[in-house]
Amino acid sequence: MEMERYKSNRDFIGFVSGLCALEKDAAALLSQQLETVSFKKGEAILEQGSICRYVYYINSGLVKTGFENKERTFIMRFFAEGATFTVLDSYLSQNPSAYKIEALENTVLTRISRTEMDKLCFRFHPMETFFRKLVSMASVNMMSRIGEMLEEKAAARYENFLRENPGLIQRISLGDLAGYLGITQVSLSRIRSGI
Amino acid sequence: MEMERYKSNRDFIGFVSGLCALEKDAAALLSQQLETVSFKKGEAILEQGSICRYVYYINSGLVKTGFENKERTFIMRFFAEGATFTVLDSYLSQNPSAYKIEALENTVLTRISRTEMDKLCFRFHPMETFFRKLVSMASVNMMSRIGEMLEEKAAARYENFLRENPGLIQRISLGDLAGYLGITQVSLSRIRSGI
DNA sequence: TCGAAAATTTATCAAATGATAAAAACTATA
DNA sequence: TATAGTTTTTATCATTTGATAAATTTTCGA
Repeated sequence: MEMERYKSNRDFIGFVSGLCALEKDAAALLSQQLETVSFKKGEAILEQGSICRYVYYINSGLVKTGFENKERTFIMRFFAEGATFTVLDSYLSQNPSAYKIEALENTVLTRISRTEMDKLCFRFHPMETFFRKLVSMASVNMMSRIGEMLEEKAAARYENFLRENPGLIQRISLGDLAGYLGITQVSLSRIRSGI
Repeated sequence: MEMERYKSNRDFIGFVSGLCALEKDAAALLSQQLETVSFKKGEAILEQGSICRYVYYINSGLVKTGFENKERTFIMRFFAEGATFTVLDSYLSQNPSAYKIEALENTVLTRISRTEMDKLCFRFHPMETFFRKLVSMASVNMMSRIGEMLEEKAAARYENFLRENPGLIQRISLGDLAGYLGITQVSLSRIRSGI
């Protein structure tokens, strides 16, 4: 991980402003607390078992969140440029995370620590509104994911993923996509071959 | 559905107060906006295709949220006494809900409309904090559900459900539990028989 | 550019789950 | 309490996915 000081904080501020009516002084304070960090392809942004202390915004690149057991690895979600993410349970509880975050490409992130985020949310109502909306969007996304996992077989979920993420498929390996679908890469290869 | 005026609003207010520092006047205004409604076992609290206009608190009883396609029905989640719930995507978007809510037992609910909730969240920062925490808890819950669905076969998910919801199993039918696990009731019966 | 490592495909057999039907057990109510 | 309706179980066969191994293709660094 490499830490920079260049200020592309604007994108993240813009993202926040798009979700709430952020006052000038709140935006200024928020900007002060942001830091920009870079990760090389394959680097871990958060290790499984470490505490997630930040909310991240992706300036460029691609990351996956997921976990591994003895045999396999599973993907919770992919995040690309313009997305904001964290590992919510670890971030909120400040307990070790069951999930890992890894850069799938060289990735530039803007982040804010939980400590500073809490201060801002306490002081500025719109920041809390932003966080509420952020978590709400994640919830709605997970609801449909759960519904789809209940209802559809892996082949249908694969087709849905292709349809809904046309831009991502060239950037994600077969193995990672299989991990997202909850099947083995051999099974996904078979599904793709259309047998 | 039967509408009552008896004020067991206290339980819901207590639930809210447990998650945020609710001021006296906010609590008073909140209490004014609550209404208590009763549903008989089997009644629909929200039809699939209707708009979810409320956040609900369960004073007594048990409900399921879920959806059906042509062949089968699936359960998103069960909620019992002391729980607070809504159909988040429909509640937020005010679009028709893909999910139904149904009473599994005679159930008494305290509810607040989205309109009034928005007013309170706008006016009182702690109410927004409450809502943020409510959605956060739902998110954390769904994260582990997704992780479990990726990682575990139905038999293991069934064992986990028994372990984590010892009080619910006597109150839920085999069919509904199968719908929650995403398998047929015949499959669940087979799993239970230990073949 | 070559060659080793990694990713993907193909093949085979086993295990998990679905679909269907029928029997058995349970529930509610006339 | 008798009976009709519902829920659960049991059984059989089909489909989906997993495990393993080996072949093929791709990627990437020396």
